[in-house]
Amino acid sequence: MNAVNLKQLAQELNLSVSTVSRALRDSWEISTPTKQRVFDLAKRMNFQPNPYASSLRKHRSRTIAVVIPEVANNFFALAIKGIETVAREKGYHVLIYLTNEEVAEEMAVASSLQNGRVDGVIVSLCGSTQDTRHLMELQQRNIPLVFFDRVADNFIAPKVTTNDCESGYVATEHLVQAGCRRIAHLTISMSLSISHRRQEGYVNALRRWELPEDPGMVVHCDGGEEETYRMLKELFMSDRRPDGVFASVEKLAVMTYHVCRELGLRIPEDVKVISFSNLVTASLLNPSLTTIAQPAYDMGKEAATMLFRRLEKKYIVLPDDQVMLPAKLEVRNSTMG
Amino acid sequence: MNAVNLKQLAQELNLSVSTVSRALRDSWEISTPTKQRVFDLAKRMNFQPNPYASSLRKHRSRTIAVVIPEVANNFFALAIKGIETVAREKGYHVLIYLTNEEVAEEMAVASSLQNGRVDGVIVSLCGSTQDTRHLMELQQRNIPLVFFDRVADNFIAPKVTTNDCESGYVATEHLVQAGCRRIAHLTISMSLSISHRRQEGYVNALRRWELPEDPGMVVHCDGGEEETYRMLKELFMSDRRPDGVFASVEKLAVMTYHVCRELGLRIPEDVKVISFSNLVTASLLNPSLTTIAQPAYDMGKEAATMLFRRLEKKYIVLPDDQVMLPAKLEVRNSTMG
DNA sequence: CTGTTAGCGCTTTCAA
DNA sequence: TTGAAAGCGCTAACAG
Repeated sequence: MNAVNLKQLAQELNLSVSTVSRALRDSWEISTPTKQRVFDLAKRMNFQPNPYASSLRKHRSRTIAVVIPEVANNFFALAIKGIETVAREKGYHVLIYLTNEEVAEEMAVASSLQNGRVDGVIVSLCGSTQDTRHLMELQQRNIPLVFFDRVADNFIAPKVTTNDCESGYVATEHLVQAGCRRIAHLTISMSLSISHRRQEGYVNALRRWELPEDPGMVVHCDGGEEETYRMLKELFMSDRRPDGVFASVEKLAVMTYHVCRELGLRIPEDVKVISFSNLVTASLLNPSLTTIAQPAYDMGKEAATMLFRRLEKKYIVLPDDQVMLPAKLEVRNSTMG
Repeated sequence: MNAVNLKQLAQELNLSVSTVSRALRDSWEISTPTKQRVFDLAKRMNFQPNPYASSLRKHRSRTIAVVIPEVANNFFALAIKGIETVAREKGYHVLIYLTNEEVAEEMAVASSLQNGRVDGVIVSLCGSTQDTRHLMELQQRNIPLVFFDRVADNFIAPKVTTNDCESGYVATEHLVQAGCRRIAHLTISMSLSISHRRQEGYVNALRRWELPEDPGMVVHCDGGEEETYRMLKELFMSDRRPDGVFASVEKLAVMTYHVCRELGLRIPEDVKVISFSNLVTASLLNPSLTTIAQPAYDMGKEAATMLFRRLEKKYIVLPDDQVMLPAKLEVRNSTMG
């Protein structure tokens, strides 16, 4: 019913509160028999220390925050799973905040975390974030920050990313080798560094294969859904219709499918599509979708591990410690390979 | 840098701590000019009250826990989104715990929540949970519980579900009307009430359409992946191969695809598949997958709303308050309809 | 309207 | 090896 506390245990055992406290933390200053008595009673009474009292006293909450743009997206969902796994191992709790791709919400969250509610934060920026002062303030309050995937370039903090540029190259080259000559690149917000790097890879591949770089083939889909839809339709109805599409994120691949179907274009016969994605199901269900799978789960684990290293100060970590985990090309359709 | 606290504000303003505290909570006992002075300084010094001090004092954390089997699953991801949305509106924080479908982890989580870390809990059981004593203990400690989707039948608590039985009926009937005569039903753990209800709907439909009820056509896929795979393969290689499959969860639909492809069976020509699912992408990418879409986001919102009602005691809610939100049949392939 | 005071439950000096 | 006491930062009686 009502929670048991140290005082009750102490009274029951004719000990002082401090002794009980120390015994429970297995302090060397307490005799073995006393410890045993305390352990036993604590277990019997199902004692659970009040985390808030402890946090208040120790200025440490054993809680971290994960701030991501969305969760109904396999990449972030898997990342959370990785983070949660590591956190549980380390005895930490995980607060989750969704920014819904809105800078305003990202700022509100950051501001609400300035008061010591969490010991550290793992962030993936929302597409529209330009200014990261709200996150810098967290660091200034001694709350370590770790970025993953959508990192802030000019921000000194540990970062976990995938080899976006290289993967963009591989993806594009894959389309080239499958016979595509007019390859479009669909990206999300260009304020994200990952978008730049993926596009860089795309351009590099075009150059390597001596294909023309048509600026009209790079579509920045940072507007709303309808806007994007409109742009894609326009692209596919133009006389320079692409025969290959490299989508920077899964949603854009799906929309491409939509548009193509509507226009009577067959995939992969008329248009080949490749996309960054973690939606295993999608590629299973439709063999024509080749994907660049990011190691989302491992990225989450890595981000959490880096954060906990800093929290537990076991190692001295350079402030700009960076980890890059490779994405994997997953070809499911032999006609493309 | 270092957090500002009430005391500092009070000193700066030549007021007592309690006055400042009251002013900040906009108490009617404080004069307007004083309030203004306090507000101004608080804003200027970027004061953020320490949540743990407040929680300790008020025995209220403005934090809830969400305990779910997994997150890399569109249903749960969307539900989280719904929960988080409502929580933010109400000024609550959301802790997330994944049980990975393991009762042991579910129990560990429940036990770790007994100490007042959270004001309430939203749960979806893991497949293997039979005994729910660990959750009852939470209730006994006055921590309100709300179930969603995978609810515990004989547990008095608010529950948010979909119309599983009806949807199971509709799904099966849909296959019948598409010409299927040997309809298999694939379920997950039969200790979940949703499984029972979906199966009930399936059976009802078979009876209504006077199709034989072959127990061999109901496959309980509660083992590991390989085991399930084996069972499905067996099912499709037998002489009574199904021409329709009603999968209780998406993963089983995906595995069916796998197996069929391996055996050279075409979908939907040889085997029609329908499944409970929230993976919009999947159905978009493959028009032959008809889905029963659960209103995951709304279920999350509803669960959170019910929880907050109880936390804020605005209404008197019956302890067994139940909400059922309808799932929607999403047909994407006209050849099936 | 404002101040004083007594805790919330725990950790941690400092003393014994 | 144990206990007494102070205090983390905030809230809420109770007094004025």
